Amino acid sequence: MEMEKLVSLCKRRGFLFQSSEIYGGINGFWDYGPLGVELKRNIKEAWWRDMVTSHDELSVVAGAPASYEMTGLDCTIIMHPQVWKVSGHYDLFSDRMVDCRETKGRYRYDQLRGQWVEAKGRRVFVTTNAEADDEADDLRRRALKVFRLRNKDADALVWDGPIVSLETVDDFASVFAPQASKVGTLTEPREFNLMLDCYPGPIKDEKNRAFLRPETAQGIFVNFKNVVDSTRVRVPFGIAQVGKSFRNEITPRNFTFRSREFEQMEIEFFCHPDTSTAWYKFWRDRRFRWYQDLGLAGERLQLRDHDPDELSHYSTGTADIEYAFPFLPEGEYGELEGIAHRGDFDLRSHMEGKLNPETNPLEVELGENGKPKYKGSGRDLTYRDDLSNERFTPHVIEPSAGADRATLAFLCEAYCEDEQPSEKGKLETRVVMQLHPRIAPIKAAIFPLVKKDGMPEVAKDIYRAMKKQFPAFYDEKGAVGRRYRRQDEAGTPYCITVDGQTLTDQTVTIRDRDTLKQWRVKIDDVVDEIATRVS
RNA sequence: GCGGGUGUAGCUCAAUGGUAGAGCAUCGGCUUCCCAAGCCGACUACGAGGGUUCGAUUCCCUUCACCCGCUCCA
Repeated sequence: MEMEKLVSLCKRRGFLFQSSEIYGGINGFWDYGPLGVELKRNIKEAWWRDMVTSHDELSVVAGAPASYEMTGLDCTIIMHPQVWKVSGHYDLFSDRMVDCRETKGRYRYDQLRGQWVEAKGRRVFVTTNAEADDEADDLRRRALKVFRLRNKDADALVWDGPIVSLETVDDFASVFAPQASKVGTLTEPREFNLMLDCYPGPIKDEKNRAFLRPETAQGIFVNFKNVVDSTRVRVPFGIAQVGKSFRNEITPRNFTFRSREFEQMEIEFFCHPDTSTAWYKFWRDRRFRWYQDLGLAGERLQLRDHDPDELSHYSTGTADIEYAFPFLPEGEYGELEGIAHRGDFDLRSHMEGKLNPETNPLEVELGENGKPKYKGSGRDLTYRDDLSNERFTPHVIEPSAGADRATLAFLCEAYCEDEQPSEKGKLETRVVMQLHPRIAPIKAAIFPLVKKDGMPEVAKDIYRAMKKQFPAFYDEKGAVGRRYRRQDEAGTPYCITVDGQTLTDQTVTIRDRDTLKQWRVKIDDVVDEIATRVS
């Protein structure tokens, strides 16, 4: 399936529009049209219902280590700026970058390393992006190259000082960039603000600087104590939240896949450290199955466990649920959801101050004055088990899903072209969105076969009855074949048609979107029949 | 952010330094008893800003957006 066809259909039928389109659009922002908003709402509601409201906390769910509770939360997009300093987003999201004018390479200013070297009366800062154990060798090779020296003349190189970060260098004209052929090709460092900032309050002042959240998760952590104190929930339990998040993606691209404003569906699941690995596995498998159950059943969906060396030491597992989007190269997958075992990193950070993820055991990252670089809340976020009297900091399993990415994956999966005979028996291409009935924007369409003989009146009565229970669509215009095809593109799973026979025996036909098969049911039963099939 | 490409009707595309066309879709009418049918009619476009020119959708500059490659992707 070519992506262009889906993009075109999304616009034509009202699933997705470019934001601010009449003004030329704005990069990284997308709007959901009349069909799209229903689709996305259905996905979010299915998630909320399946994960939260219909969860049975009295029983042990299949595959779960124990029974557990689920609850929800809806917190603000703008929070205290300290939240993001402690969470690590502030540091991670305000990288400074340098670009190489020659090789077009881009490097993290703090991560590019090098060493001063002098030869032939010139002093150059030679850089490398080689792995740590290869660093010294690469620097030597690069130094020989920049001074046009042979291997045997390596003694002519006079190294000055240790290998240090590019951050220590002021004189960019003397920097020899990786893979470059000459000196001085790097730009001055530029700041990349990966969090969108804002200035709440009437005066735009640095004191008032705050951020639009880059994830919903932190709102759950900072409310952990409130939820425990107000709801009588007991560990293990999960807090779910759906909401908008914002990231200044450097390259928004691939339709809605990488947007700057997007919606997340996140759960933070709190459990005892001893059981966290079992809970991690439960959530990983449960979330994977959720996508399968809603129609991403094929090989384009995969569950990928991160390699142990990809993991932070405090995490015992992270898995991505990925989909082979058609805009990606063959064999590549895009992330729909990440399920991460986060240990006690987040709750402890919000108590003690930002932890340094590189330390083992985890320690608070200190600033130059020996105090925490970013101070925590100082609040006690530990949990006391009423029954065992044990006090501990819960470990966290985080299933974090992208609502827009899920929506896009369901759209991609649903797009289908087949061949169906026309009125004259000739095969014609049909475009059909084979959305799972549960997420389809319109559940059923109702047509009078022709606009006369009292058929519209009967059809309208059925339409009114249906619309009280689920989204339905009435259409009496033009040829019935055309009306069917329109609903196929909208992904409507069922069409109900009132015909001549209806007027004599009170039955109507139901037409199945995917098979085109039709069968007759009594008018009195048709609403229940559809309701059963779409829930 | 860099390099390349593309912006014309709701969609897919055409033509042109001087009145911008088509197919499909949409709307109205007639016809029509099951899969985009037929006939008649209607609506709708040169991404934005500036320049050159008597005149610019066309040439030039800038900008915005989209696509491809690089980069980035906590």
